[in-house]
Amino acid sequence: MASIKDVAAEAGVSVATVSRVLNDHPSVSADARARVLAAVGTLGYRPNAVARSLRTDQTHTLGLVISDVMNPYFTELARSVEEEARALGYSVIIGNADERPDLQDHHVRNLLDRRIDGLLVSPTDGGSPLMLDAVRAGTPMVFVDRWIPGVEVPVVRADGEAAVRDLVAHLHGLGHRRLAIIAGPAATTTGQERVAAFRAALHAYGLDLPEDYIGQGDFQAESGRRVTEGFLDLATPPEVVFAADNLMALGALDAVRARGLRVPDDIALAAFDDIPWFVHTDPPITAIAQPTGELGRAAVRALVDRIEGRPPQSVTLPARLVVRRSCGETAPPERPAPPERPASPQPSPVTNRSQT
Amino acid sequence: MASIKDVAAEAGVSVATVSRVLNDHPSVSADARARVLAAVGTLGYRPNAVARSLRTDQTHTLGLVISDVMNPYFTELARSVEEEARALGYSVIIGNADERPDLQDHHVRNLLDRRIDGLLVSPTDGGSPLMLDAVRAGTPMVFVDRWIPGVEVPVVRADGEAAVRDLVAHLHGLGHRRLAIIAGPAATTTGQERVAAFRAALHAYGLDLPEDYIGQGDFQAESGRRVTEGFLDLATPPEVVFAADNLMALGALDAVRARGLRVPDDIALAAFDDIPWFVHTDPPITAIAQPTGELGRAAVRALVDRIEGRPPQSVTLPARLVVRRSCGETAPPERPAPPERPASPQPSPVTNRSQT
DNA sequence: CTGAAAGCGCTTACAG
DNA sequence: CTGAAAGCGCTTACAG
Repeated sequence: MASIKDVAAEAGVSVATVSRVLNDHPSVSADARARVLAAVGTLGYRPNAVARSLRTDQTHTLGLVISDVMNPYFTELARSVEEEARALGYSVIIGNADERPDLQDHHVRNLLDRRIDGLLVSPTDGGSPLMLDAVRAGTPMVFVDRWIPGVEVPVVRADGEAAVRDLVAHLHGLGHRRLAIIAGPAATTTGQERVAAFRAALHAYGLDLPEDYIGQGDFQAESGRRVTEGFLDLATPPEVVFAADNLMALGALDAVRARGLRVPDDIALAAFDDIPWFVHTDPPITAIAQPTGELGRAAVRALVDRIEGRPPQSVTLPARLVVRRSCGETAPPERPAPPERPASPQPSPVTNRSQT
Repeated sequence: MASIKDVAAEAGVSVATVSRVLNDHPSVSADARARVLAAVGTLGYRPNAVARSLRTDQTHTLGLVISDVMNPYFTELARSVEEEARALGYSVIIGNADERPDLQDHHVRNLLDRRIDGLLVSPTDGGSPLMLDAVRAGTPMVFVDRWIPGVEVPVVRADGEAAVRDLVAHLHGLGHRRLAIIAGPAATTTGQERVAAFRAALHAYGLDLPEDYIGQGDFQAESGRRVTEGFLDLATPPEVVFAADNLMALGALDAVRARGLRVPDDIALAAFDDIPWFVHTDPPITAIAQPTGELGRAAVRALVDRIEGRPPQSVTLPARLVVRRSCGETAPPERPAPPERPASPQPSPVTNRSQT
């Protein structure tokens, strides 16, 4: 692979001059510039980013450590992060923590070793010593979606409180009184906040959130299945299951289906995080949608501000409720209502409509 | 950030010795090793990967350029690639081409500039000059899923021919005779192959694949919607739509739903690429499943073999048909069959079963 | 076993 | 406007 020396030789100038034209330095003669550019062309020269980074101490690279790439929410987040970063002249390296603190540390360490200019993280846990050290060492950092309390790092996230309140209002209006939640890990802020918001909203309606109705999940599908099975085994099962993320909702759906039960007739289901497929599930799933793309872009802007010496800003954007049919509402107008179906074994107070 | 010099000073040895213990070089006294390790600990020293790469001319990094991260198939592929790479001591940097040749080139260039050790690519098109140059220049490369004909690069992919044959047999058995396909871009091998396999399978049953029944999509949801609308507007619409990937199937579903039509009663649907949500759509979607994780792992192994001087191997794994209900088969046993529903406006020869 | 030195490919004051 | 030189943080023959 041609190096700057080869270009210099070919153009008959020094490497300093080559470097200057490559970096658009003003003081280069038109003649020198032309000869260098020609040499670059004939040699197919491309500057070695590794050498450049070593010299300039900047990689123009952002690290993004997310909890789970397979989760469509994080996939979309990653995509918007890369887009905005590219627009601002940065590349991004993604590390997938898979909800495992040890893997998260692996990626943070790897990214730090590569001397990325800044780190975007959606922490899987309360903050490992490594992560805390990185913050203390002054690594430009921004938390997205989840954050670590007590750490001086800007946070870009969605506030789901109002949407959860809307959800509970919707459920209460449908006549549901026994509401359960599949929670995310208590070590994550989103894990805690969603339960807290749900409980607070229930209280506003004079409803309780008994221990039995809080299932401990880990944001992955399998835990949603397991927790839902537990709910269904209860002497008095809940009428509604609210999954704190879309993957656990998938697991819940699997569990309900495995018992030959129906949503929403036998049990209603709602999820935090909306995805395109929720429109087409049987039935379409009521969900709380985050402004994912906006979050990713805002996070990149905050991080790049920090990197480039401008004051970074924390951002909180509202999530919103998207009502569909998984909690028992009436069929939408575009589909003709089918004939009444016999009541299901364990009737809920909801209008029973078959899903055709 | 502490450098190797600081460690040397702290340990009272030369940087050469520090480097040796860091790289597990045998000829270091136990005493020196201990002092270095202690110094590393107290300084929290981490070797600068950028400097190391410049010196050793290897980054222990693989580039992965995929067509679309938002496609669950590629997400899973990316995940398995990262896992296997990590197991073999490599990191991976993902570039998302978003089915755009220009973006693909952007990422390839970026990755090459970073001097990745090898490149895994699922080409969006027939091969840009840049990509061809990279191959000619000797960049270790392996194609995954899609490939570029006539280029001397190992290919790791799934063979869907048998599965497509099984699908057509299934459809034919159900009485369907007018089968249409939403094709992927003709510039991609998978775009072409799936149409070819479909056509061949149809011929085996004495069926034709008329031009009208080949809709040109681009592997993204919106094109699936558009093409499906076209099919539905035909004087004689097809009885079955086979989407060449899961995203276009999503779009097809959107289009069918927007017309107030039902799958499979009004039109049957099948997709290439299976995803967990297909179990829960209304109705569950019949799909051709690729051994995605295996493909990702095999691709990494081939690339690392090539990088480390072993002969790389092309790998072809079979895809398989997963029959569900979107083409009209009878309801599965675990769900009691509901009462007969009135025939739909445009009846197909298929047994009509409502989906409840 | 250990250290001094060269060199990877760049960038950037410094001097002219 | 241009070039020689230093230096970024490592690794690795080479000599001892």
